Amino acid sequence: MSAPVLGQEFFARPVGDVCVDLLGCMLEVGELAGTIVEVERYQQDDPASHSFRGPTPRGAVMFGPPGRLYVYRSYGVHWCVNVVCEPEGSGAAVLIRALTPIRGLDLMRARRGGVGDRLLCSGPGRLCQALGIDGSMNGTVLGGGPVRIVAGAPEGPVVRGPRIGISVATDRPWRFGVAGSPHLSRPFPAPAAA
DNA sequence: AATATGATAGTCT
DNA sequence: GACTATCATATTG
Repeated sequence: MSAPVLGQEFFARPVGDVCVDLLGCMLEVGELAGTIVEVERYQQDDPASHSFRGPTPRGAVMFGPPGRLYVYRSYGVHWCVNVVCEPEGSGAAVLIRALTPIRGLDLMRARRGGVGDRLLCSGPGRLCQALGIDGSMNGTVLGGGPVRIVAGAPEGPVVRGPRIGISVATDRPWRFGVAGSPHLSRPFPAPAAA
């Protein structure tokens, strides 16, 4: 039995639900694939979100139909990929921050310049380079072509922590990951002692 | 290992 | 004109 390819109804739910459910799912781009082990959630009333100021030309895709990719350039150098969530008109998305490489390791290594396997997809910019995601994929519909997400379950407990690389709303612990994965972009804070 | 800093270009004030 | 939802490299301990 093959796991289902996630469709629009999966992503049309609240971003807080979607982001957790995406952990353990497999992102496929053509012959390449990896399991999602780290995400962050962004929504319209979040000062750190590109949708905070309304549908600007860059972030307009976030307000469109769910189940599409939102790809943007970060620090002028890297690409980062999000999955648009919630019904059309709501500016919410989940940033995919790290993957466990599953298929196409050779091509990923070639694109990443021969770094160690642990660094192939352990970061938003890194995984985009490994999978060949760039600005031309902005707005791509998931499931209707070579880019899809297949349902799955995380291999370990889900942990959460503060988001990375932002300067506002740092008190919202909206980074989620699979505990113990060697492919996280950064380790998560240890669980608070009782 | 941990920390600091430069690269590099699109987008917003 | 300033700022980034980052990464790689260089330095130090």
